[in-house]
Amino acid sequence: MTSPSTPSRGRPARLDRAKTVGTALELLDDVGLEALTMRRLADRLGVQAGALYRHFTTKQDLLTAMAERMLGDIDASPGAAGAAGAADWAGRLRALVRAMRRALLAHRDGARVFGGTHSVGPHTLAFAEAALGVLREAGFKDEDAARAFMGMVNFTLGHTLEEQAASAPDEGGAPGDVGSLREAVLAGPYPHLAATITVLTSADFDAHFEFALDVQIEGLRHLRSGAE
Amino acid sequence: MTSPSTPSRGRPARLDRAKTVGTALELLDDVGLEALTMRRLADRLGVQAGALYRHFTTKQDLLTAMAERMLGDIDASPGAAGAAGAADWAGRLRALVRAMRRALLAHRDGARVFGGTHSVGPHTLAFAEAALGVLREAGFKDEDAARAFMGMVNFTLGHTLEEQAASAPDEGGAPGDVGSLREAVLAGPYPHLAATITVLTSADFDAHFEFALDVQIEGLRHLRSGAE
DNA sequence: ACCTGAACACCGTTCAAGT
DNA sequence: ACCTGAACACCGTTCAAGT
Repeated sequence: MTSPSTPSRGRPARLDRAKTVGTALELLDDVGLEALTMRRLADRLGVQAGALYRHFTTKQDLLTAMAERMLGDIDASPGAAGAAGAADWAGRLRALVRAMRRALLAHRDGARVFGGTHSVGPHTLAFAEAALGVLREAGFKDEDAARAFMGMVNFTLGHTLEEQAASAPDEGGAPGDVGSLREAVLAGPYPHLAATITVLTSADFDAHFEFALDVQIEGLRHLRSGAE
Repeated sequence: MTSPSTPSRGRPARLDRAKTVGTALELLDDVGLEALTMRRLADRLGVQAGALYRHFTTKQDLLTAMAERMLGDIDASPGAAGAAGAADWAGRLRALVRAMRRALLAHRDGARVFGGTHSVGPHTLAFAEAALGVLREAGFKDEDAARAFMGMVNFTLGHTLEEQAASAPDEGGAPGDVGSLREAVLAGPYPHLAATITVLTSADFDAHFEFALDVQIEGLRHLRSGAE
């Protein structure tokens, strides 16, 4: 009665993809992407490094599964917009893009993991489907909906990459990058940089993100009204 | 008469930062970021790997110098906008952002190198200064100018990262990613993805980039007129 | 079927020693 | 002052052999 796809006979099997991906995300949060090695992951799972290759063909395959799992934090169900539930297209798109950023921020180096992979798993596809649905139902033609979606995702990736790079531990406090940038700006002929350096080096990434999100939503609104 | 900062006595010195960065960019174009190792670079320079550490404290330091050099391709001089020379703020901003994309596309994995580093060198600062100057002189207040600039850079980084990932060699033709995405989309309940999959997997990155650039410029225009 | 042990072909970085 | 030679402490991946 036991089909070959439900083995269950033999030993319990100490490893499976789901458990391995979960442990890998914990390890990522603890040590960062640079130190996430197959050997260290195997250690945590009480196994030899080679054993991982029975479940993932390469490390890249594991990273893709991790990215896919991260996107599972996004609630892409139709009703999940703002507090109300039935927001307009702009509100619903905003909610989805914010959820993507949150999903990447939820794990150390999350944006780098996401950016280095291309999952075609259900969480990734459900997110794209939801965003494209909002845009198409708002009246954007297919081509514009697709490009608006890509633009939003690419911006969110770039932003979150920079956000996580800026708040990387590196050493102790928080200087390093910010300090040497400030120094270089003030030492050279950069009046516009000097006038804005406080904002540029501010850690208020929420405000930076929301500004650019507003700009893009407003730009899309303009494009949509022009087409009607 | 020979000051300590101009040695010149002793041996010719086979290595210097400028030459090393140039060779590193050539190697990058030939083999890609994954295969750009200190040992291979040393080989090309006819030297042992350890010798590189007299000129760069770490590999990260070398990558930062490479990113800085790449941005040198951007002409950030005031007159360098469109064909005319004296375009409006939107045209000048467009020209600068396009030039940034071109600079990253000019080298294999250019976006990944740029995204993984934070140069405070003259080319990087001159580019930021030019873009911020355009925005501030257009009447954007400092905070908005800074955030608009960051938004543009983050989008361009994200876009170019995806563009270079999509056109990566990997193996032979061009399938792999696109094929399995198409398969997964058509196999599942994704009507909106199915309707847009042709655009989403299209290799017309110029069009994708220009669309998102238009959206952002239009959004900025709206924000600016609202403030006056 | 699943994992171990051990190897292969590499890495970035350091540093005494040479010239 | 600048580079070599050699090492240290790792990597991802493969694969015969065990159970």
